[in-house]
Amino acid sequence: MLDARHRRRVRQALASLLSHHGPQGWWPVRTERARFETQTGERQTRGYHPGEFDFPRTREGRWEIVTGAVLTQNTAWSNVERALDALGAARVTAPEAMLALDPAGLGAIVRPAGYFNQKSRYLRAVAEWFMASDPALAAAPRSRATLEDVRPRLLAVRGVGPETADSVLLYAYSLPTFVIDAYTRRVLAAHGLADPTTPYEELRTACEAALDEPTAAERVRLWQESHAVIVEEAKAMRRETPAGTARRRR
DNA sequence: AGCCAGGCTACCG
DNA sequence: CGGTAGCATGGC
Repeated sequence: MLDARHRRRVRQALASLLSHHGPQGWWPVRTERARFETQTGERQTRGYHPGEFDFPRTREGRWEIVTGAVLTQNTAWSNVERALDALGAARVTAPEAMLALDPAGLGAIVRPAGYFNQKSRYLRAVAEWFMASDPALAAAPRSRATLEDVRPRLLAVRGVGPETADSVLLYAYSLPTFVIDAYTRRVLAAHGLADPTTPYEELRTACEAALDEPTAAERVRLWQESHAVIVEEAKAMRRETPAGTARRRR
C-alpha cells in the first residue's frame, strides 16, 4: 500500500475517477450557493459548486459544513438535508442559536437525521469549539502546521471522530488532510488497493502520499475533488450491485 | 419486511 | 490494541 508501485496505482485509479465523474464542487453549501445564484442568475441546485474552490466564503457556510458533517454520521445525505431544512425553517443556522436551545429542543429539529439525542449533544459540543476556534482558523494559513495544531483539538470534541474532523478541516477550512470514510474503503478495496480494515490514520497517510501535489493549494483541491468522486463512484457501485444481489458470488 | 446509510462513544477481553 | 452493542430515521 505504501510502496511506489501502489502509490502510482492509487493515483491512476483516482485520475480515472476524476475524468469519469467530472468536477464535483464539494462540500455543498446551500445557503451560500443560493446567495451566489441570485447574484449571477445561474441555476444550480443543492449547493454544489463544481470548478469553484473558494467556497465556503462565510462563517455561516463554514458552520453549515460542520453541522452537515456531524449530521451525516452513518446517515444517508437525504436525511441530513431534511434536518438542515428543518434547522433553516426554525432559524437555527448559527452555533449560538443551537446553544440557546435545550438539547431536547434541538433534537426535535434534527430528528430526520437519526440518532437525534446523540447528535444534538454533539452539535452543541462542536458549537463551543467553533465559536472559540473559527475566527483564528478562518484567517490562518492553509498549512500543515495549522492542520497539525488544530486537528487534535477538534478530535477532542465529543462526537467528532477522524472522518468528521477531516471533513471539516478539508472542506470548511481548506486544510491539507485526506478524508477516509466507508466509501473510500470500499472503492480502494474494489480496486484491490487496500484492505478495508486498515486503521484510519494509516489509510489517510497512504492516500496523502499517493496523491501529493507540488503546491498546498493544488493538494487541497485534489483531495477535495478526490473524496467527492470516491463518493460518486461508491454510489455507482451500489447502484450496479444493490444490497442483497449477488455480492457474494462463487 | 428487512437491510442499509458519507460514525462515534463506551465498554469488553 | 481489535471487536462489538447502542444509537434512529427514511429509502429502496
